[in-house]
Amino acid sequence: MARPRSKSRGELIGGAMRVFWKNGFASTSIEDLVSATGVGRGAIYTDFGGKEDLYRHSLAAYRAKFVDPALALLNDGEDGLDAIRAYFDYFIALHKRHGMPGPGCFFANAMTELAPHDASVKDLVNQHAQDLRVGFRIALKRAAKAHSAILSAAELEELAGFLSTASQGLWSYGRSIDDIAQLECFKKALLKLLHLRMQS
Amino acid sequence: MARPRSKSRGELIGGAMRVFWKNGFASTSIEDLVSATGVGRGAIYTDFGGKEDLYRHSLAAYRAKFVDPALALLNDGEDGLDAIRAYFDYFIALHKRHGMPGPGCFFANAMTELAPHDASVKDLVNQHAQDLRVGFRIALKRAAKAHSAILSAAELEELAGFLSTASQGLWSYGRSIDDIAQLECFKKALLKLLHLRMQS
DNA sequence: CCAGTTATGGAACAAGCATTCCAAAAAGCA
DNA sequence: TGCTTTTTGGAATGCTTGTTCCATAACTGG
Repeated sequence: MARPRSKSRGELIGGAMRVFWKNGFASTSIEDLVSATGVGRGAIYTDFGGKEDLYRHSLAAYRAKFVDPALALLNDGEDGLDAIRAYFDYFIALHKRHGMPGPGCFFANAMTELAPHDASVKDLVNQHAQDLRVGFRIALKRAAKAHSAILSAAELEELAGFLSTASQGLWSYGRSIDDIAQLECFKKALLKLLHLRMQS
Repeated sequence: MARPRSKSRGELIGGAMRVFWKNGFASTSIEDLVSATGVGRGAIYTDFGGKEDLYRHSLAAYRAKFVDPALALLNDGEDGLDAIRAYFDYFIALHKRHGMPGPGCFFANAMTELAPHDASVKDLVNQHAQDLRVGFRIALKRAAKAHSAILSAAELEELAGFLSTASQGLWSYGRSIDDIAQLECFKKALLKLLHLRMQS
């Protein structure tokens, strides 16, 4: 053994993730990755299969670092509507920290840029969409219980899919607007509608 | 006068629009545009300022050809909820014709790819979002009247913004899924919620 | 302190890119 | 038919890209 890495594999992925997330795949050059991570050009090819492979690892890292905590919020607390509110607050806070226009959701970005042309990215993106759908379904179920509302399994699934898709639109939207209040407005409108559904 | 164009300026923009819409800006090369439109390499630089300028013209052409008819649907009919349903049916039919995964919405794609880095694209995208918001607001107002529901101006605006953002999520989603039924499912869930709001 | 091993990062490479240029072709006009 | 005007599309340009290579540097085990 000799010459340990100056930057660990995790640091490389983490740095790459931030650049890919913000700028997308095609607009990010190897040079951008090198200067953003401080890692050597060679490491991208000795540790990974190249640019595409690093991108896929970045998506996985994003899920672990940002999505999983958000999904955990959906499972927390007694009233599912509060959990859903917490989920949106989590990502809105992320955008507030970053400054607007924000980075959006890495998966939503991949959905528009790469999923139509890269099968493995498409699978990762659809897996994320399903994870989100499951999270919302569980939260909605708790919400129905807390508000004594009657929701069939089919209605639950339908509503969960709706929430998953609509929230992707919110994060896309966050990439082009300057005012974070519009994100809050979306959250408010959505929760009003859900509250109404739970009371009917 | 001599040598009329083999392809008109409109044909050039129309062909370019389809390629940019499907593949995005960075992944579309001049060669792709040339082979897709059948137009000469030079025409892109004599008739337009280059690739970026042609992209902006493509966005405008997309609005004229696909968005304006959809916005007209939002203004049509007595019950605004039917108009909103017609709007979604219009774009779902577009995806059905194209085959899944679909092309999504050109503006939604531009929102994630270019808006954060190109100010003029950002303006075009935000203008589109506002057009959509206005369209939904007008439809919602008619819906409230038809269902004798009471909605304040603020609530109307809030709901219109929500619809505009959520629908962008739907078209993004259309780029990564194989089953068109999920688009229908979203529409169904959304209209159920709106119907509920109009009855309260 | 030396030998062995492995990461390093600048140079090199071929391919692809957007853009420019221009000789030739094609059409209108007289 | 000839002259002018304008488009045309291939060649050329200079730059950037993703990827490979390798002499060097740096660390470890003995």
